[in-house]
Amino acid sequence: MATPKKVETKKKVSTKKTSQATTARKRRWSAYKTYKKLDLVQMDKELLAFWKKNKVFEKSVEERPKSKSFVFYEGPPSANGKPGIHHVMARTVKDTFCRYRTMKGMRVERKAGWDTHGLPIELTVEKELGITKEDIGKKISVDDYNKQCRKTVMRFTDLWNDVTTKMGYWVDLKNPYITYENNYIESVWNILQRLYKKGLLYKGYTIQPYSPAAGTGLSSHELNQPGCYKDVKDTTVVGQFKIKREEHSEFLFARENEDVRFLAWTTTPWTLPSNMALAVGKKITYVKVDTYNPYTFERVSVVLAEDLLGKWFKESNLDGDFEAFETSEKKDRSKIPHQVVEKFKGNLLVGVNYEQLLPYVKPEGDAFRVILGDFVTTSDGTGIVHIAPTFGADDKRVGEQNGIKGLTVEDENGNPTPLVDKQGKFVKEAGELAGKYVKNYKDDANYENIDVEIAVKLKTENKAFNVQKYEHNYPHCWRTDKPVLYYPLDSWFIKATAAKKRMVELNKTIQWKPAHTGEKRFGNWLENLNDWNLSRSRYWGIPLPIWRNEEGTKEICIGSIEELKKEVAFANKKLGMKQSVPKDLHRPYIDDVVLCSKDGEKLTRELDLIDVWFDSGSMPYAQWHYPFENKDKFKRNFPADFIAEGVDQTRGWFYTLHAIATMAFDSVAYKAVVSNGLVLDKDARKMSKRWGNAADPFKTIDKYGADATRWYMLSNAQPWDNLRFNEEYLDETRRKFFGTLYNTYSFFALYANIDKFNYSEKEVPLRQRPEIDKWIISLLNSLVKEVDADYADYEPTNAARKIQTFVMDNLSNWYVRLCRRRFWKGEMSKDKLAAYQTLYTCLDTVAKLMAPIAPFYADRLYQDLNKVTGKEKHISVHLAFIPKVNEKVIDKDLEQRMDYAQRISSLVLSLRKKENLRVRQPLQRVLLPILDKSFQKQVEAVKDLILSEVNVKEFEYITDTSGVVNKSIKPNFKTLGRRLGKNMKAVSQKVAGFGQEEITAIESKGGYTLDLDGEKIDLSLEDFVITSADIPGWSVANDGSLTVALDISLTESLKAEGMARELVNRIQNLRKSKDFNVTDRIKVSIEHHEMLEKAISEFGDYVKTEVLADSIELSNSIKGDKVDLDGVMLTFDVRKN
RNA sequence: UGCGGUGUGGCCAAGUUGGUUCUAAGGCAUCCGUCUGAUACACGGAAGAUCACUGGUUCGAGUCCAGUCAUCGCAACCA
Repeated sequence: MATPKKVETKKKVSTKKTSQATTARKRRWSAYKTYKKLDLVQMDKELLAFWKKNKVFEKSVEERPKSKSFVFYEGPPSANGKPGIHHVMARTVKDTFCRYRTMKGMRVERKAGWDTHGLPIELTVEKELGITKEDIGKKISVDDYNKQCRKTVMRFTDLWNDVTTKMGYWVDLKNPYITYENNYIESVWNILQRLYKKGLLYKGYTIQPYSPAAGTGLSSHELNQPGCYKDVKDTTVVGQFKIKREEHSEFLFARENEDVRFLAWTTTPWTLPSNMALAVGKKITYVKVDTYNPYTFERVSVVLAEDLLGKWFKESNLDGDFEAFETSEKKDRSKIPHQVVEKFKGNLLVGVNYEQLLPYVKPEGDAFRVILGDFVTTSDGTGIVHIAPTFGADDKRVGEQNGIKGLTVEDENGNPTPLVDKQGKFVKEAGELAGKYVKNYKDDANYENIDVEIAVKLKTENKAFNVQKYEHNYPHCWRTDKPVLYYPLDSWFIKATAAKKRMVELNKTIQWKPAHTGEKRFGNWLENLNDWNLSRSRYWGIPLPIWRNEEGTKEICIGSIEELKKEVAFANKKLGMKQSVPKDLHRPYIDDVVLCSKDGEKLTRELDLIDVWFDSGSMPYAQWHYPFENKDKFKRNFPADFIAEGVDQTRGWFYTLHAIATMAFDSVAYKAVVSNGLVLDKDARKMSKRWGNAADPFKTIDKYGADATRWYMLSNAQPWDNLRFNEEYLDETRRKFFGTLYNTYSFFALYANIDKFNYSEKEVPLRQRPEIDKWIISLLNSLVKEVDADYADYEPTNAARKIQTFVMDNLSNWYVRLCRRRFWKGEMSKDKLAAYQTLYTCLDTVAKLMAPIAPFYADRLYQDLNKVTGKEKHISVHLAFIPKVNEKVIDKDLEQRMDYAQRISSLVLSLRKKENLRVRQPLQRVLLPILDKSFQKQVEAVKDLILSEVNVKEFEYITDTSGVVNKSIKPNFKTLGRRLGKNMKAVSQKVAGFGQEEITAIESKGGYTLDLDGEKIDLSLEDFVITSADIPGWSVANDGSLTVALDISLTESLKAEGMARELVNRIQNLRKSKDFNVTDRIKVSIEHHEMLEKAISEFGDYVKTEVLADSIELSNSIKGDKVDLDGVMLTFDVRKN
């Protein structure tokens, strides 16, 4: 395609041959590479090979000075899963800015990384081995289990490396950091020790999500796996808690033997045996209601929040007939009367004691009284909350504040344990409930719902006021799909709350893209920080480097292998052992290491592992094995200038990086962060394997090429907006942007090859180049300036769109189109040289500007250009530099007048269209009303361009517009608005009423004094906006302030010329269809028709020149091709002469 | 439920500090044409939007404020 068809057909002189012939003469000339078609996929392959062979990536780092580093951190993906299209998105963002900085002369060292620990890997292994958590250490040794994990986790690394390479993401894959390696672990230990030394580590007993089915605690991250929160229907119970009649509670009793009870609602009846207290709200109003229990029909007075009365009692039964109900034989549950007898604030209830609801186990210490809870609301339940400190975080906290412990029994080892054990079943002390599971954890077909059982029991014992099914959202274990329990577990915490203030401060110095993610989402998260639960009771992860004695009174936190060695030696000496530091720091080996306190007490390792998020948050240090190695490198590379990941990392990696850096180094970990949005399918649904709508990154890249994929992703939506991924647009990107750019290059290459242009000539000074060259160079420099700024500000979308507009609209569709003739006509001249140099500069610059986003095609383009000219020594665009803007050549006036030219042309073409006058038909003149001098000057400079573009003979400016042009006037709101304020409306109405005379008067006087209800207002010419709206009797078009009229009258001569052009067109078509060579001379005979006579007589020579005809004649007897000319079929005889 | 984002023609989307030059860019798709020595994945034109809704501030609101709705994401022990 790049070479004309004729050139490719045999037997004919081809430009290729010509160029080869010349090559022989000019030895150093080599042709610009031309292509049959644009094949981005093929280009990908070639460039990948080229980059690899020439170590371009390595050079792009090493060629930049160490002193100018731009630091980027790669968030480690887990190689346990396959890469998806959203990874391509995230990595495009990362790659773009790294490449950009490289091209700004900076050294961007970027180490790949792998996140290798964590639950997903363990679960994959368990699934594949067909084992459960409980089997570890029994059916399979921890050692073998971990070996399996290590093997499993890197299984998709090939796929990841492949996608990384194919999409053109440059990152050092050869030396990645891997979180399971000893060096990495050692660094993590070191960081942890720093925190330990600052007193930021503590062990605490807290309520955590726990999966009995999986036998393990769950992190909040795990709880937030998609689909974990499910709507479930649970049996809920409103319990009746019998109040003890005491001095303190006397106010609640009126009658003798009155049965007064608290009502408290729960969705987890199985926690009722563990009830220890009831919580009320301080300011909530409670009422005592006299009524009957709906199950036992016993008379009872119940206490609940006033606001929730309507939820549990029928309005119609208020103050119903107690006596009638009492005496009726058949008690109708729906007719139970009730009466509000007492009203009081919650704080009055505090301290009231009640009887234990389900007395299986007697508690130690204080219990069964009313306390205050700040979390109590009246949006649900009864306004009184059942408190079971062993099974709720709030419960535990509020219990502790009031000196009420959780209900526990001693297990076989004498340790306190809740009434439900870690398998999720009731302990033996729980009476008839003993041994029963609280949920169906074992998939037992005969499982009986324990909640129902409890509810039934309570009903019969007059302890339930209401039992019903209730649908609510409850978390489930993502692995086992079973409901989670909130369960007390021993854990190590990082006191993140202590560093909260500093974290907030430091966060304010970070440049977030978009800003709201940092200010709001991340900011709010920091404001509501909790301590960081570090503990994971698992096997495959970094072991907690803390050794303790049994009582927990003595402990050592290890910060290096060296230190561990010393401690081991010390312990060996003290305890007479022969231990050594294991080669692998993972469990189980490390568990065997026993250390020793100074006074000779045995210390064993805390069995927990460290949360994997701590692993990844430590990567700035651990990736370099800091502080044990690479101290300089670390210094150069901390903190990061830039990181980027998906928004989902806000509370993940973005947080852990920030938290660790703040606490350990009192520094930010990154100065700028781009959080990109989700990649959705074209219907805005989340991509997931389940829907089958997930785009395969490999297929996408293989089909459209990496550049089109990357360009589409960044140009279509800003990275932080969700992207609706739609293949159609990918194809459009390829066709429109890359296709146009490719065509532009092909055009250049075609003629440059013919003319042997290799930029060896001296640069034609810009002032000697024609207007249009100055214009495109001006635009080009404006583009450089803006795109550079956009990249620097992490605004890739703006950059891409600007480049795209430049290439498609300005370079291809205007510059090249208008300049075509300059390239093909005649021998090399200064003008032609200027055209080549200008176009070359544009292409070369575009290649550099687009290189960060579209690294493949940009490099192809750059290389194809530079190989011939040798203008730059770099072998790849990625070793080159973003061009410096030349402010001097930016000419906004020029840009404006070309804009006029484009718009005026467009208006004329639109008029032609309206009047049905094809462009081939020349017209005499265009009328242009001139409203100010500078406008005329501007237009005059581009007059010829417009005329040739729209095929019109002359311009006529209407300067004295009075009487010719109908003008319209309106006030200039911008200048007047502030001045006139409220009067604006009245003025605007007056101005709207102005006729042509007034407008003319204003123009000639240069102002106007307006009378507004007696108030004189002086207005200058600037206070009006005058436009020419219409020219009576002419065909007129408007575009903003531009008005153009077209003289559509056709003289005979114009018609004839139009016909001549039609003839040229038809004859050229025939030449083409007959496969004549461009240089063949021809002779033409045309069937006689009177409409041709004048065309031939007046413009015959023109036609002959255009079509290379030696003769052209009209004749009546012609055999040849039938051709349609203005609706008449005529015979043409065109033959070689 | 709370927090945050988004809501502009069939689709993708521009739209700074409010200004009748936003009488709302551009692209895709649609329709109608055109050029043709870049033979095209080209060019031109047309049609298509009460800027989610309601109210407010203002002389003036796509733009600012409040509320509502829709949608997406995040968070959550909610009893």
